[in-house]
Amino acid sequence: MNFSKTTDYAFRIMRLMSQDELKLFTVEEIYQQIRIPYRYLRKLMTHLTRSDFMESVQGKKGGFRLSRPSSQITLLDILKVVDPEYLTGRCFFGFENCALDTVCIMHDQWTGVRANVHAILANTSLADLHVSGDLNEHFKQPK
Amino acid sequence: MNFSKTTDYAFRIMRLMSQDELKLFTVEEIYQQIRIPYRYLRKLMTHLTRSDFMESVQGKKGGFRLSRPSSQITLLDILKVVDPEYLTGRCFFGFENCALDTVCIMHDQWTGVRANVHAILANTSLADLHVSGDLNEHFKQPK
DNA sequence: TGTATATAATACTTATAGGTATCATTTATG
DNA sequence: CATAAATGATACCTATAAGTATTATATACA
Repeated sequence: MNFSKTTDYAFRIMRLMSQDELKLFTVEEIYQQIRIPYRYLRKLMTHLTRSDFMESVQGKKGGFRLSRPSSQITLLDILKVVDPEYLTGRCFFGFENCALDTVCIMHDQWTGVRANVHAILANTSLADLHVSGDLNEHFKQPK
Repeated sequence: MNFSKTTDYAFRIMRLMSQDELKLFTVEEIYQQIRIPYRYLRKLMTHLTRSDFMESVQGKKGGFRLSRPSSQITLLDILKVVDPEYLTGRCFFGFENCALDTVCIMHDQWTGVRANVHAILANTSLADLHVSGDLNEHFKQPK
């Protein structure tokens, strides 16, 4: 149900970077904002570079930046890079033949849940995550 | 999104046992029907006994049986025993303070998904899994 | 052109879920 | 009461996600 730690990390990194979508971020800067274990963060950043939404600049004055506007990067794009198996259509009971020739009794309900999650992720861009403009723009007020 | 292997195993075991809800099953019998690794199955069976819906009888002629009617055992009951963390209300981004004083922008949508999953699991009893009476009673016909 | 500062690559370590092996305990029955 | 047939407990092994360490490479600029 919950995402992997790495997926949470990736969402938080991307959300931060989308606050200033043209800026070149160093790992150090990101680390200051999001306290992900430093060396793991570095590895994750280079991993995210193997996507079509993040690019890196090497050498002194180098860093990472988004390769397209944050409105054109969805949470689904990110998930696909860090945990491509997450939405894989496994049978509710793990039956091998469920989706093939017969369909288990939970199939439709479970497919519905998965479609719902898929839609939420596909329809939420990084730009959608901060609609107001304040410092804690990803937060709404307490209930 | 998907359940752990162990959860899938548990669902399949319980579904099988609910086909004959008074019968005492040996591990060997269950193994013949569901090809879960034998020794792991044994460990899982004794683990399931630490619930209020499964009991064991030791010694020769021993085995496992349900401790109440299958209509009174839900998938949620089973999940709580094998993966109690699955539905834990973690923040979408993994923010520590999300649910406490402020609420992240994905909070409501994610809570909705979780509530949906919770409802499906809580409203599906083992009896619901086989409404028809044939051998493959957990299967519907091909689409 | 040397050095400082950045990312890239790779290998190693740790924590945990899944899986295996062995021995102990319980109980029906000849 | 000995034995066979079942579960119970415990320790160990393995695969993978998470995290750490080290070395290589690229580049700005004094």
